[in-house]
Amino acid sequence: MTADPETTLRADARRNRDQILAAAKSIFAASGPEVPMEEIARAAGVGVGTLYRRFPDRDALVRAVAMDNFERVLIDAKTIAAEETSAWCALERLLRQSVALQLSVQLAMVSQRALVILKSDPQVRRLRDEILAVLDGFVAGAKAEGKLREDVGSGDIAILFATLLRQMRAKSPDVAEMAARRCVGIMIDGLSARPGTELPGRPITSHDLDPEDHG
Amino acid sequence: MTADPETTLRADARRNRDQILAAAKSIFAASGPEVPMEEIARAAGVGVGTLYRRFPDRDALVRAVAMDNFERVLIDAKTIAAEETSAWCALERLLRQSVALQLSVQLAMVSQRALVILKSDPQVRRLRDEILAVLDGFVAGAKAEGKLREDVGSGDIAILFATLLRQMRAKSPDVAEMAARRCVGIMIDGLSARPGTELPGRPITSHDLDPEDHG
DNA sequence: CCGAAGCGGAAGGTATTCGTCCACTGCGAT
DNA sequence: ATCGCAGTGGACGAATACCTTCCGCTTCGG
Repeated sequence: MTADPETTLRADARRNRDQILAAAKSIFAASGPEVPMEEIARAAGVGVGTLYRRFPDRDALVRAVAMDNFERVLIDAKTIAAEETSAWCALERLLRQSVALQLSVQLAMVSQRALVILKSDPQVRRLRDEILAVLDGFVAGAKAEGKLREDVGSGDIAILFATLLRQMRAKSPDVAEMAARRCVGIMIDGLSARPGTELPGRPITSHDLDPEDHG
Repeated sequence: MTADPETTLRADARRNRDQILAAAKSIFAASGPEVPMEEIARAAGVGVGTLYRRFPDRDALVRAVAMDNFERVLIDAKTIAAEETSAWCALERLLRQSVALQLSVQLAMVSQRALVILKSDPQVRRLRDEILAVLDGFVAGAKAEGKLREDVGSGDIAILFATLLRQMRAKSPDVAEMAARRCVGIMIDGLSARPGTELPGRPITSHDLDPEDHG
């Protein structure tokens, strides 16, 4: 319904639209769904005018980004589910693709602003629910395998990863506070010795944090 | 020198000043050092005028908050160091006091804005360095005890905790990206089964994340 | 080669925040 | 008890940041 305006697009327009979507995706992921529209336009290499003609307002853009991203994540998740035999491995693989996943989680559950926008779109909701279902499956499976600690839920994991790069908000202050404490607990366990996977790169020291005279 | 204007303050003024500081601390911790001044004033139960007379501009407030908070954390850290025999326990205890610590870390290393402000104040710098020294000691000790994985540095830990609730920025995109991957690694280990401490509260599920019609 | 679709970015409108200013309040010294 | 001055709050004008529209120019593609 609503026709599919994407097919009727001139070649270059189509290309621009895709670039906008890509730019918005990475910028939303990095800085949340409230960044200035112009920043997105610049990152996409187009003028604001172009952006606004393709997506009438910010809400439309957020919706489009969410759709696109959710679809991708859902496909990934299903692929992983098909390829991996262990649920824990599946979960781990999915989480490691955190760039895409993070954005989904953020839009779907963490960003108040985005949440309101997306709630109104049934298509998006459906996708979201499908993704959550797959995730829940992974979590349950991994627990059954004894690889995932029993005392976390898929919500814990979602929050943990969404807040990795962005701030946290939640239903109520109570839940938020509890979530915070639990994240700390999880990370402490992650830090404590022994059964660790090797970390990439090298240890980051206090020095790495100073911006120095970085110019 | 610069006198100590705090001693010359009338009783009620002094009280207000403290309330402002406390409010600013908790709000900065939750939302970063760029929140509207009025929000801080409201939280402190005073007018903006009062806030501005006590702290001429935002920078002054940030500096004052940093000083106050750093001092507190440093005292805590030293107390802990004196009381705990195990460095790992000391580290863990320090990290669990994450509200105060998080703000310090955020101001000291993560928030670009705050960093610039604080760099210009030698007093603040000195405090900051002292805290880092204590932290480094804990980390080294905990490693020696075999309780902390060898492949993390105090910077890893700082970032992990600062970004728990706030977004991450770093010296260079390279470091930031590496840091992100390492955090994921750490958290995955934290999630993976076995040698876990019990988490507080109850598992958070996907349901807890929906704001529903939260009224 | 031409018409129409597409484009960029300047410009106007709006919302948000800053920081000042001043009439009023109440602490505390005498 | 009185009084002067430190202290207070919040309205207000300026400054900024952002959104969105509009229109003259460019480029596709038939």
